Amino acid sequence: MLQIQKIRTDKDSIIKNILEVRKVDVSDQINEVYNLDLKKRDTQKHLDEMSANMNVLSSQIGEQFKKGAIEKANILKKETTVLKENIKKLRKSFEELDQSILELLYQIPNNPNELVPPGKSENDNEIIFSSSIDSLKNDSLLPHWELCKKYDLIDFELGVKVTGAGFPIYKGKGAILQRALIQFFLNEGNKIGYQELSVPHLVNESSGYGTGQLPDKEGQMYHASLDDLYLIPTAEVPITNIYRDVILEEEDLPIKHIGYTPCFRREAGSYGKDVRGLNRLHQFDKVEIVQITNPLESYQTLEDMVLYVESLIMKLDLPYRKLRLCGGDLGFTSALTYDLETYSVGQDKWLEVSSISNFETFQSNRLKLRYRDQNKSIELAHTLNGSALALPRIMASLLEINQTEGGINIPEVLRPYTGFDSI
RNA sequence: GGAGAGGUGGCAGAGUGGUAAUGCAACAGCCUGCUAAGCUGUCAACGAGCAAUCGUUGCCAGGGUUCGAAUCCCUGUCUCUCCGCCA
Repeated sequence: MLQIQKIRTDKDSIIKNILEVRKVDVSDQINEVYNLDLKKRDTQKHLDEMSANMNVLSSQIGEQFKKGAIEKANILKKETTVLKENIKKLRKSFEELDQSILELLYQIPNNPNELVPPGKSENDNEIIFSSSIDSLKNDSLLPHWELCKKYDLIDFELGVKVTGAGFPIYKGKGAILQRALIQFFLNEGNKIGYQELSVPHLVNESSGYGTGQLPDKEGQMYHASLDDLYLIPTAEVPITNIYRDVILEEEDLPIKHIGYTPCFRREAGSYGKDVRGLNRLHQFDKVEIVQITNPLESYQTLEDMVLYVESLIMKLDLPYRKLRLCGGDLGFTSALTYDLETYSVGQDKWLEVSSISNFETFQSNRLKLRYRDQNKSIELAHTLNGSALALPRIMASLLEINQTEGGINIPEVLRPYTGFDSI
């Protein structure tokens, strides 16, 4: 959620930037917020004055009662009745204004960073780097779902029986390879100072609001209605919400966490070849990295995080490309996002395996995640996160590119974790 | 699932109707041969002001009673203890 202070000072440039970059016109919402805010502050001024009066009267009444001057006290009491009524009314309209502003703010997306290329769709994303894939193309290579069947690594039909489409069952070496990847990703993160967390897979409603899944995207989350808990769509939700309503000390920053969790997504509206095999699942595993930083450092941190995730892909020896998302493809809460996509040789297709974003203060404003700087003043921190990495599509790319007549070779770095060299 | 107790500042902890004691910790300033001690101050949100500062709100949340609520009433929620169940 955007900061109201910024809307007070820069509303026109925010409107202009969101329109140019995201191609979305938010002028109505922002102007309304601006006007409601003026009204709200005016209301508060009156309300405060009246309340101050009321406090004075109340304590006078108390004094009179103590003295035993009941007559005088009763006269004062009468004075309060009108005042009380007015305070009640004014408080109500103050709260209504406050609520309206909040609801509008929830609907306004983050203001994109200047690096974000303007654009409407994924076609406008900026390709920053791409491995050369021409020499890899080969029609005789199998897509991963056929490899999974051939070597009995992942059983999609069995998952349908037990749960439904999009809940595959990993078997034997398939399950071991998956576990090896998780272990590898966690260990690499630990090496460069990310503290590992093992977090709940269900979260409460407040956490859903904190990271922005609620109120808009509840359709994307599974909901355990009996206990009113949500299955997490990403580890970002429980990890970031640890810091909801927290004031950190500046020297605590940056905070770096890494966590593995399954992720649950309803993916309502997806269909066709996009959902074939491991391309899109309702439940999948992911290792997530999260950082909370000083605002001055967040963009350097974003670059570091992207480089780190790239290094993981390189260690696995997978062809990949790096994109800077354009305004139209940029997530609602993000100010700047890089996507990393590995190449699926069996499908001749790029698969998104990581999305790394700087949210600036958009999340922390909602979370009330702040820090005390050297002048003791309290400021919003910046939050960032990224996948490092999402498992199924990595698995898909990995199986496809390492297939040979005699089997599937396991990348060198994973062998200590799998205990076998090939499938 | 049943029964009971409870939720107050960074922590501990008092406060049953008159506007949040006290202790500990941390930080800042003062004092000071040194050290220790001592003294003073230090919460958050919002608003007004160039500023010093001032006002309002906040004792789990939401409602109610009252001139006035941490305190009384209602609803919700969370935690703890015992019992039951259980990896």
